[in-house]
Amino acid sequence: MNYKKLAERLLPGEYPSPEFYEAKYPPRNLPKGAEVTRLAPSPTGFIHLGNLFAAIANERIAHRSGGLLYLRIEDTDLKRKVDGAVEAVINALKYFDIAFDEGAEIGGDETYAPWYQRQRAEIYRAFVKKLIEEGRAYPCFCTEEELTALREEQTAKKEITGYYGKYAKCRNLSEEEIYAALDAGKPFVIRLKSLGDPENKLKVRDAVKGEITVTENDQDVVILKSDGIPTYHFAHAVDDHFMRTTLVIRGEEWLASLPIHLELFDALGFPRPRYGHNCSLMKQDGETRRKLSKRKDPELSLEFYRKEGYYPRAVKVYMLTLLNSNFEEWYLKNPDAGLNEFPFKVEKMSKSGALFDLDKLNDISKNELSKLSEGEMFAFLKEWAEEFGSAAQKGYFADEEKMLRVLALCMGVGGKKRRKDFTTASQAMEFVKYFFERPAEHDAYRVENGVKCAILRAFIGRYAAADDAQTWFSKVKEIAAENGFAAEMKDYKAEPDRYRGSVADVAEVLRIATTGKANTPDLWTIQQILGGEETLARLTEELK
RNA sequence: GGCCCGUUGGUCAAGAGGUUAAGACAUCACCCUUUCACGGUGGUAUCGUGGGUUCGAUUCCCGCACGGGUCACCA
Repeated sequence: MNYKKLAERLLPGEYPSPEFYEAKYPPRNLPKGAEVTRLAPSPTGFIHLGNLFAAIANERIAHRSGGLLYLRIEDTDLKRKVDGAVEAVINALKYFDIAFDEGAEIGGDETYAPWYQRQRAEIYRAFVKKLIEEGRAYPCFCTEEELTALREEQTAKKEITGYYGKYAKCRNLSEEEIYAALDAGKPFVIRLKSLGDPENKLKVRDAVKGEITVTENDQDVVILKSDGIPTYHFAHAVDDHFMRTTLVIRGEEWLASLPIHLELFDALGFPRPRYGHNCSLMKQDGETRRKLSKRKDPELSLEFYRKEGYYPRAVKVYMLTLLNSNFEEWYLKNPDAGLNEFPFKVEKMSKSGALFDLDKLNDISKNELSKLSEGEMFAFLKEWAEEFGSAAQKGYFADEEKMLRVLALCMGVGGKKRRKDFTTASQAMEFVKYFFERPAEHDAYRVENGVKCAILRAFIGRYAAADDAQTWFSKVKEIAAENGFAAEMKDYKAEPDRYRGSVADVAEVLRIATTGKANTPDLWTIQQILGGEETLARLTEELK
């Protein structure tokens, strides 16, 4: 068979030589040990936690090693394309402080551009043509129906499905048959002529999993689709070679196609990059655990975290604790260090899939938020409210001074110990509500109504907004004593039967009456922030 | 089903041929406290299973079970 002639018929015209491309996309000029990593999403517009997980790993590895991270868009499948998806990806990752050095919509060093695979069609075709010329690829005219029938036949016979060996019908087409089909205008794809034997096992060193065993590929996979666009597998080999990727960190769902990729790199004469397959994030679903799913799990979407108002750094901290097992300990020892100072190691990446734990994230979130100043918190909440908050919540920020006082109180700024009441922006806004709106509902009072009213009346009678905290509390104690409650907690604990209750119960009445809640930060301060007039108004209202 | 990956408390996990098998989250109890939150002290709870190798295995080897992934002109 004249492969040269066939290649010319299949892909007519002059294509640049491999040497041309080698020169056009030269090895990167980077220090020894520097890793070039990438993120290569398809532009579906849906960016999820798994993407972020891999993104953080790739980013850390690149930048810790003095290398770089780039963004490539895998848009070989038009069906998946969604407008604005690329910007969405970039913005979502920027929110979590993942910065690309170059890539689609990023710019940077143009040497390795373009970063959209559709714009690289000519490069792929040049190499497909080369493969055909070498007899390593051939046209396949099988229709979708034929392939489906083949698969069914194989399944029925309990054989391995796919296009391989004796089932690779078009592999052995004669020259006449090929040209006849071509002359008839039949659509075709180009398949790799695999030389592999699944009986051969090869050991490969995976950067994450260590030594793994894979079987050689024997599938004649499609490398060029009938629309002239390569499949992912082929584009991956060509792009990661010419973009000079050194380490491919990707999800373990790719492990199964690793044999294909290895054969492709070999067939093309490209040195293989190193691979690291990281585990996927799992979720408990009833009895079993499964991969986080797009349809069932809202927490998979990065949008979820923005909507809930998770502090981006908290999400990143959580991802890092899952990504590198020694991160948590390091962070405990270096609470004030920048996240980027952590010595991230590929070898420390977990081999098994971690169950995503919202409790843990919430805990981290509380801690991160408690480190902010009230000013930083103000900015964070305001930004969140402007995008996701209700009209009323947006209004909370009108009186900046008041909001700052509220936040300082709720966060325990200035105290010996910070409070940790806030987990997310949405939760914080809910927490802070009673400072800005009269409570519509009140938690249940522990004391009976008559006692409650007596306490409220007594307090209203002697409340003075100008009282300092001490004076204020001594008045509460007085009222407690007058109504049969123990003024001192110790007294009550010593002889609980002598009293109707303790100051705690009296304070609770005042607390619920002014805030609607049984649990709040310091009541005196709350009343100070509300002001005497508003405080009295709320107390009086509860008298009815 | 074939192939591949994995398996230490409820969760994330450290760990080494001999340890009281770290730590964090969750949970429970107590302490602190005018409530809550914070903080403190303590508790419950883990090496999937069978066989080897070994004086000794949770750690090394083999089988099994279980869980996961993947088998497209999708990435």
